[in-house]
Amino acid sequence: MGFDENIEMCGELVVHEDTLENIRANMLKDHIVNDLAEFFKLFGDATRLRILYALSLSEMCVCDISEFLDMSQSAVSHQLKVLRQCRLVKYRREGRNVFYSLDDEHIQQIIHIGLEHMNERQADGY
Amino acid sequence: MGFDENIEMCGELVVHEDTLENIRANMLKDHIVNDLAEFFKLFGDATRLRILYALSLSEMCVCDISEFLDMSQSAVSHQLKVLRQCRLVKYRREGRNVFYSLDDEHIQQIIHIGLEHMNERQADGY
DNA sequence: TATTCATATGAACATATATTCATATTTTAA
DNA sequence: TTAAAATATGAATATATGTTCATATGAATA
Repeated sequence: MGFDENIEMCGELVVHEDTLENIRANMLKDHIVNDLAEFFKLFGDATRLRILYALSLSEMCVCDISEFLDMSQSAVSHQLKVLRQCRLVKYRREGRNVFYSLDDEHIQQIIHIGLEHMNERQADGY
Repeated sequence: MGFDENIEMCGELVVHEDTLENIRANMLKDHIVNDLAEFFKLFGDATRLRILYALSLSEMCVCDISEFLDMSQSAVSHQLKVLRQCRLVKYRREGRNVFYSLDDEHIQQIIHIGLEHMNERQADGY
C-alpha cells in the first residue's frame, strides 16, 4: 500500500499517507457526494426550510404557503419545483389546488437533528 | 380565532385559514430558521461534504485534506474556516500541523440520513 | 365556450458564494 | 535570528442561485 510512492504535497511528501489510504478506500463515490450535496443544498435556504418545516406540520396548497410565507406565488412555485424534482416533497391535485406534503420521514429527521445540534452548541432557546 | 378576518390572498380569501393558524402557532422563530439554514448550507457543497465525510473516517490535517481532495491549500482553508465558525468541525494544533475533526455526532447522523433517503428513492447503488 | 382562479415556468437581474492569487501568520529547524 | 513549512486570510473573479415580472397552462364555473 503506497509502498515507495513519493506522492507530492505542499512541495514535499504527504504528511499522513496511511490516513489518506484509509480515507480513499472508504470515501463515497463522486456522483454520490454530488447528489448528496444537491440534496442538502435544499435545506440551506431559509425559504425552503420554512416550507419544509411547515409541511412537516400539515400539507398545504401553494396558495396557503404563499400566504404563510408572505411571498409571491411565483417565488413559492419555483421553490416547490426544486423540492419536487429532488423528491423532498410530493403533491396531489384537488380541483384547482395542488397540495404539497413531505415526501418521507427523513426530511423531518434531518431538520430535527439540525435543531438538536444547534441546541447543544448554543444555550440560545431553540 | 381568525373570526371575521377576511384575509386577502390570491386576490381573494385564504383557502385554508385553519391550516394557517395551526402552522403559524407551531412555526420555528425566524432567527432559528435562519441559523438552521446557514447550518444546512454547509452540507450543500460537494467540497465541504467531502471534507465532512472524510473527517467522519479520521481526523486530518489541512495538508492531508488538500492532498485528498486534490485542491489548493487555500481553498481548503477557506472551507475549513466556515466549517469551524459554524461549529461543524473542531481542530487541534500539533507542531506545524492543524488537525481537524468533526465537532459531534450530529454531523455524521445527518449525512447518514441523507444517504438513506437517496438510497430509498433511487435503486442506484449508494 | 369563455372566463376566472390556482399554479407553473422562462428570462432577467441582483446577490451570494467557491476558488484563485497574493500575502500574512505561526511554528519548527538551521 | 533567519529560513522554511503549514496554515490562514483579504481581495478579486467567475459562477450559482433566489426573486421578480410577464406569461403560460390547466381546472372549474358561468
